Amino acid sequence: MALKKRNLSATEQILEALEERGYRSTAPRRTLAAAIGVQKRHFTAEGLRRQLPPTLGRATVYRTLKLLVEAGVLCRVMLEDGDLHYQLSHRGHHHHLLCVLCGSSQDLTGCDIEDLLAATSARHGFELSGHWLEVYGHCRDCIQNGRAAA
Amino acid sequence: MALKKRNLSATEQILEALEERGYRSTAPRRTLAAAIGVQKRHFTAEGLRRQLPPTLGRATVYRTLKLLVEAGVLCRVMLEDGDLHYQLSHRGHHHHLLCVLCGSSQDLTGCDIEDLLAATSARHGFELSGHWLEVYGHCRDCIQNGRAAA
DNA sequence: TCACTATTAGATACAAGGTATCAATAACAT
DNA sequence: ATGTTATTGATACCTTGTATCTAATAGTGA
Ligand SMILES: [Mn+2]
Ligand SMILES: [Mn+2]
Ligand SMILES: [Zn+2]
Ligand SMILES: [Zn+2]
Repeated sequence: MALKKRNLSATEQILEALEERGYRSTAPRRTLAAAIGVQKRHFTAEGLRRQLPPTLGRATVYRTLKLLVEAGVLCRVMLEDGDLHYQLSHRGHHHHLLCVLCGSSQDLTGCDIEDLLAATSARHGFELSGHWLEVYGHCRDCIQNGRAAA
Repeated sequence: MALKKRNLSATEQILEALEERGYRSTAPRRTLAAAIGVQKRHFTAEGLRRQLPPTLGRATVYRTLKLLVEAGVLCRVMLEDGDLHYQLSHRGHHHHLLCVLCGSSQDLTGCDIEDLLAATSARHGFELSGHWLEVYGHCRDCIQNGRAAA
């Protein structure tokens, strides 16, 4: 669903997602979409704000980020230190491999963790309704470049 | 490791864990240990503070909680709404099944998620160093008592 | 094109949750 | 008992938001 239309830029796709949901196209939202579309990795609300004209209200930044998460355009990424970041989401529900050395993230695929959790929960008499998972470590790049050396 | 000595009360075990690590035994810490030992479920820093004499400084509460997490006596529990709670930890690293209806939590056991994650990460060329997982749903009690009905 | 109305924006104040600083106090090893 | 060091609590401060409100504006349809 989100970001499926590969012929559109990230910025355009963000705006389209808002439009599809009946939100109005405003100058602040266009500015935000452009700023988000340009991010090369996950970012914080305040970090994003620093790249925006200071005339753009703080509340608007937070409001729009929440909107975009609800719309499935952005996903939240919890860093190991508790910092909440955002990044473009390509899928519905999924998880991340977060490199603690370079800060990169990749989506965790080919992992049937949902099934494992469902089965294990059931064994506890527990009916699963949701979960939260982040995985931290060293990415291939950092390992090869020796950044992971002790 | 933490809370293994079953002949001691939770409060005593908390104090002993601090002593073992070379921390001084102070009146504020004894008060805190007693208050924590009495908790029946996970609690927040501010919730705990409300049960404490107001003379006990706020900074002391946060400092001590951090200390106890580092000592492995407490574990952090992230609720679905982002609230950070604490609870006594009986094992090293483990995860929780959190009931979103009654707020109870049980430790997730019999789950080889660590292995699954390690294997999946490796397939991504990723060297796993840590992870964070919380599982939300309805507990057996709530299901049986019909609290889970739509 | 123009007005009408519900959304939206930005200012501002507020709040939760947590940390930095620091002088005063208390533990505890000797 | 004394001296050193860890610890405390007060205070100020910070980050990350949210509530509230008025002004502005997008989108609707006449
Ligand atoms: Mn992702
Ligand atoms: Mn636990
Ligand atoms: Zn890396
Ligand atoms: Zn329950």
